[in-house]
Amino acid sequence: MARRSDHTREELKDAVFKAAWQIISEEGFDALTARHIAKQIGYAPGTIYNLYDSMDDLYLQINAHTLDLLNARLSGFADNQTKAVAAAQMKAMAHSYMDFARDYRAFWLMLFNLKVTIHRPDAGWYHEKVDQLFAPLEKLLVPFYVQGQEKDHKMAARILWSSVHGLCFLQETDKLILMTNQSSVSESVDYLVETFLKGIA
Amino acid sequence: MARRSDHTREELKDAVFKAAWQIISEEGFDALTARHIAKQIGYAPGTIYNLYDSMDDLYLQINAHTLDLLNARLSGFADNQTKAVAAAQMKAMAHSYMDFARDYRAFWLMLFNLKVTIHRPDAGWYHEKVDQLFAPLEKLLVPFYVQGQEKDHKMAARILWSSVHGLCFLQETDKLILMTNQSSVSESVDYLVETFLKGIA
DNA sequence: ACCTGAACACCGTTCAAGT
DNA sequence: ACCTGAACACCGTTCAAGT
Repeated sequence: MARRSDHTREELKDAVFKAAWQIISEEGFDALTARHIAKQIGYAPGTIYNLYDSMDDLYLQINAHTLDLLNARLSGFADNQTKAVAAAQMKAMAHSYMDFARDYRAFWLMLFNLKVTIHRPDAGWYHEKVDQLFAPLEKLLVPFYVQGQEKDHKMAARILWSSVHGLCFLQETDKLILMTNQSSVSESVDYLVETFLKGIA
Repeated sequence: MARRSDHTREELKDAVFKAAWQIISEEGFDALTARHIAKQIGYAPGTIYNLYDSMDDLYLQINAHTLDLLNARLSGFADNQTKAVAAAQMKAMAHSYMDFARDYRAFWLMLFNLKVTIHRPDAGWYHEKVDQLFAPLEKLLVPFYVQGQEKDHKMAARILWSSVHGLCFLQETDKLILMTNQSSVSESVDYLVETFLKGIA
C-alpha cells in the first residue's frame, strides 16, 4: 500500500507501544504478540519490525516504562531521619513495592520473565534504571551506618531490597505457599525489616 | 503403525521424561518442545499426549523431580545445636542453595518460570514438596525461639528462605545488578543470615 | 489398543513486491 | 520510503485413520 501519510513514524511507534500496553493490562503479558498488536493498530505484522528491532526490544521498552513508574512511586520517601522514622519509612516503602506489584501485576511480572534477557550491549541505560531502585532505600539506611561503612551500607540496601522482593515474588506467583492467610505477607515484610534493622543497629 | 510392542507404557513415559531432562540440561528449558522430545525418542508428537496430559503436565513432573533433588541436598544439615553452630549451618545451607541453583541452573529456573502456574486442583502433592523446603531451616532456627513463639519461628523460616532466594534469583537472572564482583553474592548471603539472626537474638 | 501424522490455530521474523 | 502479506520455520494440541 506504500506509505500511509496519516501517521508519522513517531506516532506509529507510540501507537504500537500503547497497543502493547493495553493488551498486557487487559489480557496479560503472554497475550502480547506481534500479530495481536498489528491487528489492534490496523497494520501488517511486518510494520512493527520497522519501528522496533524485535518483540524483545519492544518488551524491553515496556519494562523500562514500568521501571520509571516504579521509581516514581518509591522516590517519595523522606531521608535523613532518626532511626525510628527511617524504619517506619522503610516499612512503608516495602509496602509500596507490594502495592505496585499488585497494581501493575502483569507489567511487574514482565520485569522478572525468564524469557527475556538483557545481555544486549546497548542496555546500559536499562541497568541504570534498575540501579535507581536502590537509591531511596540507601538514603533511608543512612542513619544506621557511620563513615567507613559504605560497603556494608550499600550491601545492606541491596540485601534488604532483594529480600523484600523475594517475599513478594514468591507470594504473588504462588511459587511457594508462604502464608496461610493474606494479611501475614505484609506482616512478614514488617518482621523482616524490623529484624534486619535490629541486626545492624 | 499400531502398537509397538518394544516398550511398555511405563518405559515409554520414562523415556519421554529422560529425553526431556536431557534436552533441558543440554539446550535450556526453552528448548523443551513436544516435537523435540518426539524426534529424540523416535515417536510422533501425538504419543506424548498419550502419556502426559499436556506439556505443562510434563513440565510439572520435571519440577517435582527438581524439588526432590533440592530437598535431598538441603536435608543434610544437623539440627538442635547451639546458636553459633546453627548460624554456621544456616549459612552453609544458603550456600548449598546457591550451589544447587548453579549446578541445576536450567531446572532451577524452571521452578520460577511464570509460564507455568500450578493452580490445578490435583497439585496438592506438589505444594507438599515445596513445603518440605522449609523444614530443615525451621529446625536450625529452633535454638532462637522459645515456646509460645511458634508463629514467629515459622514466619522467620519463610522470611529467611525467601530472602536468600531473592538474592540468589536476582543475581543469577541478572535482573538486578546487585554486585560489582562475583564473590560478594555469597558475602551478601552471609551478611543477611548474620544480621537476621542478630536481629532475632 | 496404540501410534501416526495431517490438520488447526497459532507463533516471531524476513523480504520481495507493490505503491 | 514505507507498508504489505506471503513465506519460512517453528509452536501445542487434537483426532480420524491406520495396523
